[in-house]
Amino acid sequence: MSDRPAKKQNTLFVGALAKGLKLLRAFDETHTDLSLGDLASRTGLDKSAVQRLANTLHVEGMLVKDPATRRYRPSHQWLEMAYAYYWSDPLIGRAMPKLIELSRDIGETVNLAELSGEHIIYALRLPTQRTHFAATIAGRRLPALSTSAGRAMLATWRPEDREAAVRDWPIASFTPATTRDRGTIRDLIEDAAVRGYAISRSEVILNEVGVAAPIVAPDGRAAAAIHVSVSGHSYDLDRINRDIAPAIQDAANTILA
Amino acid sequence: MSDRPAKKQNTLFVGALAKGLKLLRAFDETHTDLSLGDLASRTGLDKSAVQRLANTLHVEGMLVKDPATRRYRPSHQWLEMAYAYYWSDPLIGRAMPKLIELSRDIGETVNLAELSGEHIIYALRLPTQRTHFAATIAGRRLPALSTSAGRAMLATWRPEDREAAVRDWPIASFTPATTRDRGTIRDLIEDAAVRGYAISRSEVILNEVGVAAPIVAPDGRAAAAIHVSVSGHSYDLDRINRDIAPAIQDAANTILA
DNA sequence: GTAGCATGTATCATAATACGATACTCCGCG
DNA sequence: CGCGGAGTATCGTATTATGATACATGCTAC
Repeated sequence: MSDRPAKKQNTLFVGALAKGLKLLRAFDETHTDLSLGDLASRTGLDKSAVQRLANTLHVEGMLVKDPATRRYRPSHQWLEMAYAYYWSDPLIGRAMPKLIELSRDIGETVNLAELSGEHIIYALRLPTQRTHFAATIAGRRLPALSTSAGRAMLATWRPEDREAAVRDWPIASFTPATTRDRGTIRDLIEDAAVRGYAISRSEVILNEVGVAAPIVAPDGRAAAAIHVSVSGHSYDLDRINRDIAPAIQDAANTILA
Repeated sequence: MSDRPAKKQNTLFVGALAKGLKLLRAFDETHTDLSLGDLASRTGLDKSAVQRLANTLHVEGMLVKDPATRRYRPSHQWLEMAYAYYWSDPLIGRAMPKLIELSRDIGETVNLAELSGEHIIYALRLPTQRTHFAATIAGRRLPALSTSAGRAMLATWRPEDREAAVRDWPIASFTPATTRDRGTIRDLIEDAAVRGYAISRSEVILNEVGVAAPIVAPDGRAAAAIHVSVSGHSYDLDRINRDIAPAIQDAANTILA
């Protein structure tokens, strides 16, 4: 080390663990089995560090290594982590029976969405035959502003908090029809504040309509929502307002009651 | 260090990462929010190591820390890990439409179980209103020998491999009715080999009947199964054999076809 | 009301670890 | 057949993670 004073160590931070977690985050919906080289380029870590970290994750059962191709994949422990999450989140136990009931009543895809920073994450998903694969599995994370569930939650926030979110939070484009204008998003959230539920069209999947009602906490603010996805071919606005939205709101309103 | 030769370092193993993973595994269905002391006692690690590791997991977003109680809980990243797992496992995408169809056809709880070492893990679960909470969420792991899904898979193995599993693998007791005799388990697996599906009664939940059909790989050996759970009050053996088992087998047989 | 204990936080000297560099092996492709 | 890429293995050493320990806070028991 040069005679320049050494950078002070952060003794509460374990760098090797953080690097290991970075390796885990290299896996996602489009990176499903990765070589050491893939991991090195996706994490920016040195290849011998990646070798050590990947080997350790493998030995600890977190990654599976294909002996023929030497590529790594997530192991079943990743599912066990979701299992532990489900037990740790009180909302899950409360919401599950209501989602199941709603799914049976309306016969459409029903999800529990939770706020996760500036995104929403689908914690529970009850799919139907119509459901696109990506929309059947739990754990998907999407920008809150770009989803009906996120907008339904924000609709319950104080106007200044809502405004800050509309101004600052990320938006994303999934289809040519995805709303990109923050003014339009603001209007949709205001509309949801009036109606008590949010409606989105073709935001994430073309011709899919999302309807979401907030699960309002005792403080008046929602950090979760029930979201239902229907086909725009089968439902016009009248039908949604009449047949779908009331059922979602009833279900959402009973969860924390 | 004493003058005794130092133990040779395993330079391919990162101890700090392994310790961090050990902290993650401290969370399960009965340990849902943990203090530093809880983590120390559950992992056997020194309290200052636990402090550093927990802080790092928190900073990296893997754990949420309640500011009032200072206790830690799993974060949404745990759900994202399941999401990444689902994309990485080709069976999930193939099985999901079949499970949804089967769930609609028979109106009962339908699951995809996969072999995980000497256990099975429920990768996908499509619950109904009747389903006990623990049976609605993915990621639960159970001894293979103690479940109909595990027995259905083993039934497709070569006799000597099957015999070794019956002899050596763990069994567990969940209800007073849980089968504890390995001879009986062997007979049930043989029966499944003949029928093409396995039936279990009250193994994990009293009066719940499990029916499972193996998803047989091209090599003739199954590492996954479709499992359906029905009430023993509503289904006797005749009804299961007639109405339930054929539908499960048909679904299982089309997944890898 | 006070003392003691448990829990959490913060710090530090140092031993051990994790690091990057590098060499070697193997395999596939031109 | 040679070269390059990917993976594996090794090593000297700088950096990190360690356990010990001190301190703060809050709660409980006497």
